[in-house]
Amino acid sequence: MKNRLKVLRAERDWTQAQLASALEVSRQTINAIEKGKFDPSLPLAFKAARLFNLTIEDIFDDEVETT
Amino acid sequence: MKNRLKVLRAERDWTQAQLASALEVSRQTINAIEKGKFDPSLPLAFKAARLFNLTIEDIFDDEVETT
DNA sequence: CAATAAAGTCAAGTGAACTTTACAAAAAAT
DNA sequence: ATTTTTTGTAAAGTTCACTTGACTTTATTG
Repeated sequence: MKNRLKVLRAERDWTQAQLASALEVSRQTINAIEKGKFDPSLPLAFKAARLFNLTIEDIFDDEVETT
Repeated sequence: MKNRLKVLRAERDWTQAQLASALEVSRQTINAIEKGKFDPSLPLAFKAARLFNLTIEDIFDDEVETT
């Protein structure tokens, strides 16, 4: 699943560690999500949406790649 | 996490089994989510939103209960 | 260049999302 | 009232979200 976390972080000049702290998860979790290694849980997606004042759909993109 | 699945099902006169089939999960998964036993994964939440033509936020409610 | 901070990654562990199988309880239909 | 459908629930197993700890690689900065 694609996501805009890296851009949203950059806009605020936040490190992965700072975002992790704001979302109360580990830095490795943020890194893994940004790198697409796994999807966040729904509660974590909600928490990120609240943090950035956006909808989940604004941040995460579930669409399937067209070949 | 609260959700409107039961109502959305009722509006369409669908059984849990029918919704499960549409979302490609087991009937027990739908039952457990409706009963609040666990939260859906983010991909499943997206799939439900697409199915009902709603946003994730329209269907699922992450807000904390005020005591 | 050297030092430090940030990002990337790996391994091992825990817990939760989801499965199948199975059965009981409740609701609907005949 | 009996049958059939739907819902609820439980146990056991698999996979994945997430953790901690440790280490390497890439940026940043003095």
